[in-house]
Amino acid sequence: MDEMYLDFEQESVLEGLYWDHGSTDFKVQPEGYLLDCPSLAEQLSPWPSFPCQAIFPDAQLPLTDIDTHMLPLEVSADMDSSLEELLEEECLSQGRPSRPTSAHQPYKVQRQAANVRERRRMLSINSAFEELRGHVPTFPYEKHLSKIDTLRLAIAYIALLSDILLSGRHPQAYVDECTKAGYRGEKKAAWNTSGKQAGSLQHFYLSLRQSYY
DNA sequence: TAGGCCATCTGGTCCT
DNA sequence: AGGACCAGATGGCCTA
Repeated sequence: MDEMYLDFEQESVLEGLYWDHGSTDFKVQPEGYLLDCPSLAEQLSPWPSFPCQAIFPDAQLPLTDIDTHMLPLEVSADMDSSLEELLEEECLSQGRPSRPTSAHQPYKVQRQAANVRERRRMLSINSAFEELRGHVPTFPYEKHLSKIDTLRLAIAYIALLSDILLSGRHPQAYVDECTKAGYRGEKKAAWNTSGKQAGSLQHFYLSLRQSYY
């Protein structure tokens, strides 16, 4: 699953967006275009997703079809022009100053670049969550941990490990004893993971035990 | 069908 | 000035 991630550290992603000073059209090179394509986003995420409210709402292209679907870009550029006008009108009608722009970075371009950075940032957060999931013991049959469940379980796991260290006992013996007696840790960690899966303390301990065998 | 989860967009704020 | 970070809004997908 991890192999599906692309390297978003490459600056070329952002360089895909540029402003063509020779015309009034906003240009997007294929690399930049991909980032507004929901199909690519699905490939970046290991889990099923999600809408795309991006600049190209009609762009539902699989990765391999990009080269043969460049025409919609021109249409989208026209649509962006309308959007730009609407945004300006909105500012004027509400008595607000126009959205910030600079000579070389129109608002639209700035906004799209910021969206790309934000997506990249969220991808890095998600990859960190994936890494964290790999360190939290769960049963194989348990379904994919949500982000909140991952955090809660990680807190509980750390609390348990801390208790084991403080006990000075062999981890396996400590876990076995807790499994029999029921855990009464002092850390008051949040064991309940949305009350759905992986929330059972018993399961957690059994899971933990599995890691020792 | 309601609720949970998630990705994305967006504007504001802070930092470099 | 531009990027990072954050939180709110929105809409799609899935499940009970």
